[in-house]
Amino acid sequence: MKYPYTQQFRQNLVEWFHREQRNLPWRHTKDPYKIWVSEVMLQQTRVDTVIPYYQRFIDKYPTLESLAGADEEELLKMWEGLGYYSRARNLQAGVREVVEKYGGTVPNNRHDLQKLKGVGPYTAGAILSIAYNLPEHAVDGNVMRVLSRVLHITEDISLPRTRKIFEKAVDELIHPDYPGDFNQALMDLGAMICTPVSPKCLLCPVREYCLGFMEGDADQLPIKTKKTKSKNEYYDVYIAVNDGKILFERRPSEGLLANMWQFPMMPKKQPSENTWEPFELKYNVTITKVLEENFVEQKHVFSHLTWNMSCHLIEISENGPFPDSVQFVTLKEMEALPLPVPMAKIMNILNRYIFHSPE
DNA sequence: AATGCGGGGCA
DNA sequence: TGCCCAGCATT
Repeated sequence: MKYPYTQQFRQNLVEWFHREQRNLPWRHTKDPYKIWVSEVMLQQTRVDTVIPYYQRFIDKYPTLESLAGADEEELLKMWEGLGYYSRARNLQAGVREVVEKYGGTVPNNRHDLQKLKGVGPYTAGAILSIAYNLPEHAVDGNVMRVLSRVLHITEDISLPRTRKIFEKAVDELIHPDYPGDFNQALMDLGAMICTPVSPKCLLCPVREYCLGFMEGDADQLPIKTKKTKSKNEYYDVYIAVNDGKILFERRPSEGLLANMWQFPMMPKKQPSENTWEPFELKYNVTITKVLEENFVEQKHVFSHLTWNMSCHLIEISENGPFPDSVQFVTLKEMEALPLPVPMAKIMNILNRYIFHSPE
């Protein structure tokens, strides 16, 4: 059966949005570049988290060209703490492509946009509808939740193919006069009213057009089956000092936390495994003094794995050349390097209890 | 289709 | 603790 409330739904939704929309920094511009930046930052990331990052990022890289010319390590530093760091590199690659191939003008069609690095179906639709006011779908988890309830769609949203059902639904529902506002209204509704748990149906502006509310099972939707499995990993982390400098290494250019910096880490199969000698061999150093053995056990949870880190403060001497990507840095130099959060946590502990201790 | 990829907020 | 969040690239 065809959804019978298309006209009322889109009109009430957009009117509600015009009254109640959130005041967000990227809503004061129609610059496709800035919309693009905001949408990439918002991938799998909460609005409140993104806001300060977006402000600083646009201050530093106000134009497409300025980002295209940015130093990659500096760029990663701007992204530090935001997560999914390949987004930053892909964004810059995409921006460079726009400068070279499109003369600095962000494409205004889905075909060209989706060929840009880091731009998928959602981000392309968001840019097209918000910056260019084109009637294009922008389906993310938020939209799937809202529309699964409004249209009572019971397909499993953890299956990739299900997204197409929602794209088709948006194609029919989208407000032809206010496509950008319509898409953003779905987001705001999902964030403020149609929340994952305890949706506030009694405050909802489109309650009377919501099939899920009529059925009384809106809060049971969407259907999502896939579970996340996580595994434990164990490491010894060595804060190795020599003459006021600290041994540091850059992670590989691909994979987890690519190109970010860290204290040397030795993986362990078992928490009890001893890695002191393998550490000396791998880094070409000799441990001359153990200052604090296991001064903290630091745990860090990623979405797909957990790091369990035993941290040791030691003094070392250098025997031969370091492996590539390993070097001594001063505390000052370290501040300019992009650190993943687990390393920043350890750094904070060091600053509070070791380096700045009154003794 | 399945998996890898961060980090924080929340019940 | 487990789930969720303005997803995308890779295989």
